[in-house]
Amino acid sequence: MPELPEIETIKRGLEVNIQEHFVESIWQNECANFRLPIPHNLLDIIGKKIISVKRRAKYLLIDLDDEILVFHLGMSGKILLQQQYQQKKHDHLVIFISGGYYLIFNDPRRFGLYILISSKSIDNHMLFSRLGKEPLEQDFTPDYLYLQLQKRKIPIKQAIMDNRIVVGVGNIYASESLHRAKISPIRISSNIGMEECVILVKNIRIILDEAIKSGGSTLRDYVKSSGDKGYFQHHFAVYGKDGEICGSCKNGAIIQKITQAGRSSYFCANCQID
DNA sequence: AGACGTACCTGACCGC
DNA sequence: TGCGGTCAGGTACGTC
Repeated sequence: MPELPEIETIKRGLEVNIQEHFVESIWQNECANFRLPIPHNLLDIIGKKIISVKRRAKYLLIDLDDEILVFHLGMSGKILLQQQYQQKKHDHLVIFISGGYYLIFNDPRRFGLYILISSKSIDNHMLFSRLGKEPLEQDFTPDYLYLQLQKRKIPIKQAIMDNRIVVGVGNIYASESLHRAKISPIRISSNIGMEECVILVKNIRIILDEAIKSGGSTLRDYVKSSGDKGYFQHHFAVYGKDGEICGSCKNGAIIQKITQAGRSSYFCANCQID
């Protein structure tokens, strides 16, 4: 489920509802193994105030002043905010928050994680220290992207999904951005020109912004809708549309599906030039 | 150092 | 209805 736009939507939904509220109690499934071990000192945050809710890459950060509760949703994770609670399969963590909210972390495949780290050490933490630029920040520039691409001989699709270069561009939005930029996913990174970097940076931003706006339309109902609407309703131009006619082409070219680095890529060989 | 393959897991879906 | 096979939006690590 979760690419950057969905994490951003969850972040905004939580911000509106639980910022300035207090952690009242916690239930934790002790048995589950995640990418990283679950924190065993989590009860320490009971009584603490939620200062703010942030996002870095696809990580959701709940700032408790001296400590930060970090979530990653992997492939199948969900964060729900509800006003009543009934246990569901694969619920791993439930935090009861003042004002009558239940913050629920549910992840069937357990590719995600949640950890507690000290605010001071977050930038040096293994999860964060090597992350590249935020795609929606000003310092994700064409110059920066060009410099990074020059160093690599991997296909451009893999490059924009590499979180050491730019974070938050997952499999869906990699295909969508390249289609919008009219660049073939199989192009070798070091062959991408500066002008194409200008177009690509612009289109990555546009695609992510649009997706956030579409997620944002359900934001008002975040508590009720559990945050999982609005995202898959989003209209994609190529993702999952192999065999269909490309909407950008004038000559009825067909969208193709190929595999790159074990992941599906969707593109139009007519308007995305090799 | 860089590129590639693989591992981690469950659930949904398809064809038989 | 059930079974086996395949695929899924992420990330890190081992190996060459």
